[in-house]
Amino acid sequence: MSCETLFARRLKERGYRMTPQRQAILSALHDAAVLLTAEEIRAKVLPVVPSADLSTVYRTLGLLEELGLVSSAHMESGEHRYALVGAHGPHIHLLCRSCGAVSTADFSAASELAAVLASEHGFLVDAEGLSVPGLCAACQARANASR
Amino acid sequence: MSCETLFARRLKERGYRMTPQRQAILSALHDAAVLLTAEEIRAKVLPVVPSADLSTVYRTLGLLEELGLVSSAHMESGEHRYALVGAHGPHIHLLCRSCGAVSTADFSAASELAAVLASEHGFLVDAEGLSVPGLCAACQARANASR
DNA sequence: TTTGTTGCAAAGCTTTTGCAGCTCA
DNA sequence: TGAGCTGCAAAAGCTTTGCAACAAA
Repeated sequence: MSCETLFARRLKERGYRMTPQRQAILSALHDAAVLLTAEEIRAKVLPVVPSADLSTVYRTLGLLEELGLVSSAHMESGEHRYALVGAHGPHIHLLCRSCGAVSTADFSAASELAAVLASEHGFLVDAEGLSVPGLCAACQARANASR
Repeated sequence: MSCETLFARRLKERGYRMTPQRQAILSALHDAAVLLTAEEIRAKVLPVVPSADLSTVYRTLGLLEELGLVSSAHMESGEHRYALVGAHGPHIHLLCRSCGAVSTADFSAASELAAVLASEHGFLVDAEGLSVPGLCAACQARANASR
């Protein structure tokens, strides 16, 4: 099932409506290879719905999160980035503190972490919320080269 | 060596100065069992330095981060929380999305995650920046009880 | 038609910055 | 004494909210 269909169905179940704005936002998220900020999403939506407002983007993102369709990552810089969930299975986000790039890794990489935290701290890790700060391969190479 | 002494030495090495405000901020962080927001730090500093301004707190936190003495966690809500590093060794932060509580766990819990990300993605994880979202034991119990 | 949704504008928050006076070393 | 620090006030971002008009079902 496509994301649009799934979204439309979940909306309907709750008495919400599908609109061109929501379709465009969903589509922008679906096409993105990386996590997007609200502003970036608006930029992708504008060609489709020229009047689209940032507040609509935020409201839709909130709705999508509530429906469990998007996850958000909170960067060091304080900005928030959003990505669709589900389509690609649970994953974690790798945030490069140097270049700001966001990549993803399979959640299984964190399975031992989750197990340790559960057994030692009774803490239940959110599969879809984990963001790991660090340095990406490219920035490490750059740092070494300039040394 | 106490945190104050270490801080004073690092400041001096860089040509910075120790002030009552900085001592009070460091002391507030040192006494705290959990991570604090800038506003919370200011509240703890006010009795000691009544004129202390939030901007001073932010500037000092920035300095402390630069010197590697504090780490910050960025919460779901967008607020930033700070804690001293070093005294307790590298650790990761566990953020409860329900009650907002922040606890810490030894960094070794994430060592396998770091190893996997390094070997499979060439990604170098920041030891002191990892924040794990999820549900704390108390909130899980509460959720089960009300079910 | 009804009720949810949108765009606009304004407000809210946390964090940052400019500056003149103050103070630590 | 002088470079660094502080408090104050204003600015800057990002995000949220109120409201009247609009549109999906």
